[in-house]
Amino acid sequence: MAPAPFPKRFDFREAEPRISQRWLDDRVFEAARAPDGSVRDPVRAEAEPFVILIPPPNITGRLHMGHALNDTVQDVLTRFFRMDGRDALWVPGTDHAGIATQTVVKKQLDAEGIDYRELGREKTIERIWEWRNKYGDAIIEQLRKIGCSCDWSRTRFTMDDGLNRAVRRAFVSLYERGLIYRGKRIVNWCPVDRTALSDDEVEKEDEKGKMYHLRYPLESDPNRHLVVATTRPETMFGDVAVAVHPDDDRYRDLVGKNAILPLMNEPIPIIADTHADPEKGTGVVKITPAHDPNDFEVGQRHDLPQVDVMNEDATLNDRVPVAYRGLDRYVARKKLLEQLEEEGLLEKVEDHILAIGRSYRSKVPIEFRLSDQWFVKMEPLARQALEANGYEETEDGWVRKDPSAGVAFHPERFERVYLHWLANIRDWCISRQIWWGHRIPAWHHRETGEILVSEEVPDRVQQEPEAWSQDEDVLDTWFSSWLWPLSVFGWPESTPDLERYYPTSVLSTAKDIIFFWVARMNFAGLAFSERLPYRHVYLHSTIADERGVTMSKSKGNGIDPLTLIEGATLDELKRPVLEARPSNMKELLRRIEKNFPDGFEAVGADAMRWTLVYSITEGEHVRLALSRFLEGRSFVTKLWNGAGRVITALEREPAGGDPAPLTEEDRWLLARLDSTIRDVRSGIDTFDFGRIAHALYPFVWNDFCSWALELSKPRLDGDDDAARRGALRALGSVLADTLRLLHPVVPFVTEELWSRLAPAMNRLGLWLDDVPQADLLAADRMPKPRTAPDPELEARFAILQRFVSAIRQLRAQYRIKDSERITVHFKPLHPAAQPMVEGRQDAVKFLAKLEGVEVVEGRSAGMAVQYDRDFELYLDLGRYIDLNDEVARLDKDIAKTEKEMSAAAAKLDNPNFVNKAPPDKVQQARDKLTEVEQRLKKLRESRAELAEAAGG
RNA sequence: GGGCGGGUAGCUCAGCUGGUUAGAGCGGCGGUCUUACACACCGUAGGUCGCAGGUUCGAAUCCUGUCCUGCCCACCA
Repeated sequence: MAPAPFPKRFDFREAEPRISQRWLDDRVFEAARAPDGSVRDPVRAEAEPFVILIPPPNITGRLHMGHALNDTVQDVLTRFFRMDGRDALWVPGTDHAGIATQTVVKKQLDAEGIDYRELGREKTIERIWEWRNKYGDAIIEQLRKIGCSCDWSRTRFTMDDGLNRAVRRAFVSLYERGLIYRGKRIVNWCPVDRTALSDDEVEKEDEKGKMYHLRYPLESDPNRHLVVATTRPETMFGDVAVAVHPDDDRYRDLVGKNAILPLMNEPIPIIADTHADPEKGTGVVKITPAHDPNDFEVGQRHDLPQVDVMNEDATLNDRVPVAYRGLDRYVARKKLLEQLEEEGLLEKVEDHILAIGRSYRSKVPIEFRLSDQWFVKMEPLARQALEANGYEETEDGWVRKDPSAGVAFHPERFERVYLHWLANIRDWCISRQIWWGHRIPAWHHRETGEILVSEEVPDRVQQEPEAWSQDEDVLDTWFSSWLWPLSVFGWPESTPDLERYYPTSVLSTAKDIIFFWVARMNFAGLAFSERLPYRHVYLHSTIADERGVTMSKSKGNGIDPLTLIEGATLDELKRPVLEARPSNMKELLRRIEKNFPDGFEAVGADAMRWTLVYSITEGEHVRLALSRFLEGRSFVTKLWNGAGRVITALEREPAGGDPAPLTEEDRWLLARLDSTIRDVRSGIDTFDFGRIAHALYPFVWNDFCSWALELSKPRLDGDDDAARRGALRALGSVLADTLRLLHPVVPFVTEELWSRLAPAMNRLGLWLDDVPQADLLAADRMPKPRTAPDPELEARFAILQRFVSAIRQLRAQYRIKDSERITVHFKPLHPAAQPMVEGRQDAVKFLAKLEGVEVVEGRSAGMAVQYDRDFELYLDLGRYIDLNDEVARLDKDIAKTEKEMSAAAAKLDNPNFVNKAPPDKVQQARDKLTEVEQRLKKLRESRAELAEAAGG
């Protein structure tokens, strides 16, 4: 039966879904043990587990490049270790994303004309669940599309029953240990979402603003006044004091007296506190404990009242003069300033750069607001984490005594970032005033205010339901995320999964999440399991565009992974820019129109993954442009074609007959493969993913395709059955290992090629070593180096490569077309030169398009020369070109060699070098000089001779 | 204010435990429809390694200072 034709290109659109389905059908991504502990794969069930948990993407999210990068990295690791025999498990899941999700559904309700507050808590939550059940798995689908090898049977959601249970257990446990408390504190308040935010949810950026200098008259002498500087004049209604520095002589006599709060006409004390900085502003600062975290502390120290002047939505409340009530904070500010101006109490206004905190979600400036919130006391948890990572507290702070202990960060430098945060930790506000999330398991007595905290509804509440009400707040989303490594495996139950797969192996994530999530997971691991949740943390760089600007939705400069997989029209390419409306919108649009006037043709998941991995460096950014993905596509195509050449040869080879032994070039290819295997393994071990791709690329493109494949063509196309089978055995086996090495990065195309390569190799029985252990490449093994490195073999082969290159250079130099077969004369200098060239005459003739090679003692007059360390090459140029051209070329060559020689000589002229450098380096330099001198001499001789021949 | 990353060919980056002539990919240029691949093949040009000092026989690589750039942290009223 004739084999099926080999397609010209990899049809990823057709193949990707088909292959995905095949992986699912064969359940290759499932761990060796099922969650109930039963064994699915007896061999792997005894192997060491390799476990990764996905950082659960938000259910509201769509896959962006950051996910694509992170999930590709995780897939590379998971697939690699699965193939390397480990019991690999990658647990997928999603995050309920409290505020984000509620906002999405709120918008939906708004569109329907429904006010969610009127709809009520229960109905709103129902609507959110409906939304989540309909759209919440979209991102999971996208993960499948890019080839992620997650164990989908273990998919989790942070609001699942089990995870909810874990959250309640964690809360109660910490509460009982005194690590959760409730208190009135200044929190970051988002007036749009009307909820508290943790410090980490606030983005601070310098913005242009104003500094207002306000006059506060003295009670004792209303004609005199103190000038306070503020950027938030509208909070003055909540002022309860003004403070000066205790050592500030300008104001010393006023301390203890009163100032009059303008507009309110209330006396407020003038106090001395070190918070007031004499260098800043006027040295006098207004104290507003309910609206500023520092003032709050000053207030505590001086036992001052806290006057909250705002409502939840940042409008002014009834504590302010009637005219201001209900006004938005910024409207009130304007009005207030006008009034102060009129009353002569506004001394001056200056431009001022200030850091404004904005909600990471609504982007609106946060308000500092005094309210009752729940907090986790972080210091004891941080201390535990520091100790677990080998730190001890000394007089100089925390010092790492055992660098191998605890979690290893990659790149290493993030260890210090982590340390710094832990050593300066602040308490974590965990309550949020929204509905979508894990409700706080606390009940308040309506009259006494007593608080009961319990995993389930407490008996006393059940007995007297009217007397109690459950806390209205829900927990910060991260309060469920930090339990992820435990909760996905069923904690607090003691489950087989927890026993076998916890702690996990590697956590891979973006570095901006190190505080939000990584550190807190460590805390939770130690607090609830007494173990850290993973051994390694890999932090990938952030994705930036071609200009080095971080990709983000709001900047409109992102690349949608689906564009790469499905393609995009010009309009589709422009859409994110038009939606974001950034300030450089026109420029971005112009760039797109110029580069992709006809849209962007899909390149497929493999090309995307390849480009991502190839682009990874340890730097701050991974810079990507859409065009970079075309390079990935080229690589996939190259692999496809090179593999296709071997596969088609295998498929038309009749079965039976022994292969010839390995040739020198076969052994060279195997040596190059070994070296690539070492690089890939080392890249995995050191989390240097870029290195993996950078090792594979030249191996596939140069070593395999350009040299091995080309060299073997005479054997492949010849009539010598044994030689042909020998070549097929070597090429087929190396290709198989190459596909294995590539598979973690480009799973689809390798799986597709495997499906034709493996059966053909099996049929012919040409495997160099063991037959594959699986039908699917994804379940096969990862190769190990076969032999020790052999530098001499590589050196011998390099002579052959240089020999061919030398002829190609001559051809290019003199425009001798490939169709003109030439005969070269060859004088070997290195003992291996002659056998290398003569041993594969056919191949060399094919590569260099030669008529023949003649070994000679020396050159004849009038012949062009290529000098190499290990051979000389002569060509009777007169037959092909004007000799004057060759003289000119030699002049250039001589100049270059002269430079080389003087550099080498200068080194040896330096007595310091000769005396102080290690002897082997000196000898090396001497050998080098001798070699260059001889080469130069010959160049000069042949130049003189040729010049004569040309002239005569 | 403190800390971190980066500044090497037109672009994106390797190299940086100091030692032959600083590399790759893309792009450029010239050539080739050579029977796997024009998403290819062959050849080729292009760099005072941010700047200034220092250590050394020898510095892209180590040290000091400095400039540019990106990021993180911190109580800038």
